[in-house]
Amino acid sequence: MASKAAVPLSQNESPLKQSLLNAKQSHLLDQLQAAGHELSGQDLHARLRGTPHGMGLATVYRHLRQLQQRGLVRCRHLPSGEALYAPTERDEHHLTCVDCGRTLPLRVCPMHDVQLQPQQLDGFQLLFHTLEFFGICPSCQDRQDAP
Amino acid sequence: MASKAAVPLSQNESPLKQSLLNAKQSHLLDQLQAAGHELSGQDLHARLRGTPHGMGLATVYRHLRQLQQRGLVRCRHLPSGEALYAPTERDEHHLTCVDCGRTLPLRVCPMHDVQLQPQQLDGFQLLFHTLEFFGICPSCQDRQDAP
DNA sequence: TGTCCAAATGAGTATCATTCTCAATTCGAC
DNA sequence: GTCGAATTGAGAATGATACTCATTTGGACA
Repeated sequence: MASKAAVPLSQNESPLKQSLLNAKQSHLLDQLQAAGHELSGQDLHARLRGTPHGMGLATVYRHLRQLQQRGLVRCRHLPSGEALYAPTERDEHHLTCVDCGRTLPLRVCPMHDVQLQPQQLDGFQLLFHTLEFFGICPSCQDRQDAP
Repeated sequence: MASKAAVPLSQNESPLKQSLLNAKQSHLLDQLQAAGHELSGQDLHARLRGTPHGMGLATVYRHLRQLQQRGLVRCRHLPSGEALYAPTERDEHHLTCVDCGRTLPLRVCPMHDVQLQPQQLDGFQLLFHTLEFFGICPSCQDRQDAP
C-alpha cells in the first residue's frame, strides 16, 4: 500500500499525500493545518462535532495514528500526558516549562539541516522527528527564588 | 531552594546534584544510572519493591517529577503513552517505529553541538532536551509491502 | 437496481499510567 | 520530649486512549 520511497525530513510530500488519504483523514489534516497550532485528539473531536465532518472519538484516534504512520502528522506529549498533533510539514518545535507546563513555540528548528547517517538508521524509513526543550520559565524561576 | 545557575546542555552537574537530593531521590537516580537504559515509573517501583529502598508508587512519580524539574532526569513518551525516564547526563536519543513501536538507541546526539540562541529562550532556564526520530522499521516495511 | 462481502464506523466499555486525597508517619528544631 | 511541618503511601479518582462488536457504508458484480 505505502510507497517505499524515502521521505526526507521537512520535505513537501503533498502529491503522495492526497492519493493515500480517505475523506476523514483529509478532514483531520485540514483541521490541523487550519488551526495553526497543535491540537489534541479531544480537540479535533470537539471541533468537528456538529459539522458535516463530525466523527466518533475512536475514529479520530484511529486516523491520527494512521496519519502518523504515513509521516503526515507528528505528535508530542505534554507533561500532563495529553498528546498534541501537528502536520509534519510544519517544522515547529517547543520549549516547555517543567514546572508550570507553559509551552513556547520555537521559530526555527535547530535540527533543520542536520542529517542522520545511514548507518544510524539501521534500515528504518525516516518519517519525522520531534525535538523538545525543557526548562524553567521566568515566572517559575521567580516563584522558586521567593517562596 | 534551587540554585539559579544556568545548567548547560550535556554537562556534569554532579556536585550540585548531591546537595539537592534527599535519600529517595538519590535511590531513584541510582537505579536509572545503574539500569543503563530507560525505565518507566512502574519499572522503578517494581525494582525497588522488596529492597530497603522500596517506596510507594505515588512517591516514585512525585520524585521523578522533581528530578525532572531539577534537570537531572529526562523523560520521553512511547506511542503507548508510557513515560520512560533516563538521567539527562546520558545524552542518548531514539529512533522509534510508528508501526510496531520498536525503539532503537542512537549512539550520538545530533543536537550535541547545537546551541539555542538566547532570544529563542525568552528567559527560560534550559534544563535538557528530548529528540526523537520516528520512522518505519525494516520488518514493518516488509509487512506493508507484502500483506 | 439488488445482492454480496469487506472495510469503516462509533457508542459504549475497558485499560492503565499517572495524579490526587488524606490520614498516618517521620523529621528537625528547640 | 514536644510541636509543627514535611513526607509518605494505600487506595480511589482521573482521563486519555484503545478495544469490542453490532451496525452501516460502499464498491463490485450480476
